[in-house]
Amino acid sequence: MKEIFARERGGPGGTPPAPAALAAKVRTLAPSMTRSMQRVAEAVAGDPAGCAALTVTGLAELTGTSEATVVRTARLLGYPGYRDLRLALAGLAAQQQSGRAPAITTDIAVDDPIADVVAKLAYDEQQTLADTAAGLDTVQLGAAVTALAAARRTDVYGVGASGLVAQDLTQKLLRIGLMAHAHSDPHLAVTNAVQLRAGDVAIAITHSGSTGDVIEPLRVAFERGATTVAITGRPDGPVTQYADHVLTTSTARESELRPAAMSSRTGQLLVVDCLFVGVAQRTYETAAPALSASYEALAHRHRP
Amino acid sequence: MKEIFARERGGPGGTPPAPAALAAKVRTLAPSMTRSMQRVAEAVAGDPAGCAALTVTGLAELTGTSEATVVRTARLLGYPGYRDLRLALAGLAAQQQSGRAPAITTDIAVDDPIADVVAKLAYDEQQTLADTAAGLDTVQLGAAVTALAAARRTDVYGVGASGLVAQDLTQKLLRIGLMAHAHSDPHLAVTNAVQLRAGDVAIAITHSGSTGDVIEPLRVAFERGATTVAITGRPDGPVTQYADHVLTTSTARESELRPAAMSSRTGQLLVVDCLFVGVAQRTYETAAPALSASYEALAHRHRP
DNA sequence: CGCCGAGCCGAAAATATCTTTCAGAGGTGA
DNA sequence: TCACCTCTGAAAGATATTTTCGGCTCGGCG
Repeated sequence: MKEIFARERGGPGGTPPAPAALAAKVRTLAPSMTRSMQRVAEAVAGDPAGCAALTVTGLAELTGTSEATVVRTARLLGYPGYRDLRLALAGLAAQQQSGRAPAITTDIAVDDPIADVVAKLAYDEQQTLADTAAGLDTVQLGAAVTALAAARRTDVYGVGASGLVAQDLTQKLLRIGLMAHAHSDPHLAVTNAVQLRAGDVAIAITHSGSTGDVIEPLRVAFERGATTVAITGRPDGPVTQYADHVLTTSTARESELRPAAMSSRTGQLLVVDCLFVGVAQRTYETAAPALSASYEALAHRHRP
Repeated sequence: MKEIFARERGGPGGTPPAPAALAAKVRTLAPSMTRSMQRVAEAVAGDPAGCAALTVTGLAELTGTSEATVVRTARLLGYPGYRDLRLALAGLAAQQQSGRAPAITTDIAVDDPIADVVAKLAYDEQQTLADTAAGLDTVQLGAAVTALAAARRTDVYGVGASGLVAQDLTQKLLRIGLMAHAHSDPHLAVTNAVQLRAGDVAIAITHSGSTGDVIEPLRVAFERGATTVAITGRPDGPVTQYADHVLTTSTARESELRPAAMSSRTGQLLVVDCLFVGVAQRTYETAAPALSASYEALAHRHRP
């Protein structure tokens, strides 16, 4: 009966539902709509996200029409029923949402809402990761890994924020059975560096590349014949004088509310992870059991 | 009931539905799901578009479960019911459709060349950042920032890899003039927690959400009336019982060569950075001079 | 001016879909 | 082995969507 009417009006030749071209479709079909249907279509095109949250009854009330009219409108727009129109609406809303750039390219301001802070920080750290990965010299990295895997002993130097990265690397290396120590006390670092000899590895971590407290022990290790590695954001800095292998981290732009330590840490950690995985690959026979053993050992420390 | 102790649950229930953070949410909550719910979650995460086209009954049949289970899963993921999950699914599908590649990487293998290791690690950490940012509850975050900015004293608990994150947070807070301490010794942590009182803040960092050594001091702080915060990958874990505010980090999939500690750290650090910047914003008058002062103080430690 | 038909509209019934309840299955620890 | 506890799905119950149906308006025509 009337379904014939509905179906043949359903767009040119039984068109499948439209994803993003909904607003256009509304305009195209508006002339062939009745007054109340136009009200519904207008509401839908004007606020997809809002309408997606409404039930048939809700949308009918909002537009001052009835459920039947809403369903008829959905049909006219090419959907089997309101349910499907609603899904399309949700998709459209999501697209619009993600489409507009939340201005994450600017610096963090004092009055930024907390959500923007999250977005900007996440974006910047992602950027740092991408840049660091792109700029990392895999030859140098491979050489460092080889040295580490064969080392009798490994010392890692870092102070401040880099000190935590040094500890992170040390924790990981210890977990796969390597002899590693982190030093954030410059004096102890130097006195320990004296013990190093050929075949040992010394790693200095400094973003600025010019942290004396870290350079000094690396120099000592270098002179003692140990293999030396520098993880730094400044490959032209003083630290590289005494480094057999230089691993460069990306320097993200910094600002008042985002100190250099914050972004440099992200890149350093990526490098450290790469070193760890690389070594774990080379020493897989011993590393794999060691890893699972350390996992088991911790199990009982977790509550049910 | 253990709810007696919990002032407010930050876990599944208070959180509003997430549009793009769905895949992350599935990973985060998967461990706390029952077998059949995992099947549903898997189907949903694997083919959002396909599932969005299905009714409750359809999805139940597809996954070989019942309608009740599907609804339960939707609830666990943070939606009021299946209807809303379906809408979110449609949105996600639309985003994927218009947006970028589905982004599936393989695990790191023992024989991967070093360049692949770098690329995969960088990609995974980027993913973790994006997921964590998308899944972070800004309301909880804002509340935590407010508490921190006004705190008389702040204690941070973390052991293992999380201990380094705790230290990172502490370093930052100290730098803008807040009284913050990191504790990785469980005994000292508890004895210090006893000192806390209303207006103080205690933060527990644990990926598993069930690290007794960290939960214990948080419980003490909670009972002493301090404002408690949990940074965890398991919002359903025991630690959240004693947390006024729960900040969830995303859980990337782990593998033999990529222990959970590695990816969790990335998300935790992002949360910590957000806390820091948030507090720095609130206390800008004092934070800004403090930051530049600490910068100046370090200058002479850098070689020319 | 009043009647008539055509199409529009919404109330309410009919149907589909989603949600809740409840009791059995399956596993777990004592 | 038994009690207990959780998970699970079938079916009842509640909502939402679709269809039906009759009233309504509006314009044309006698």
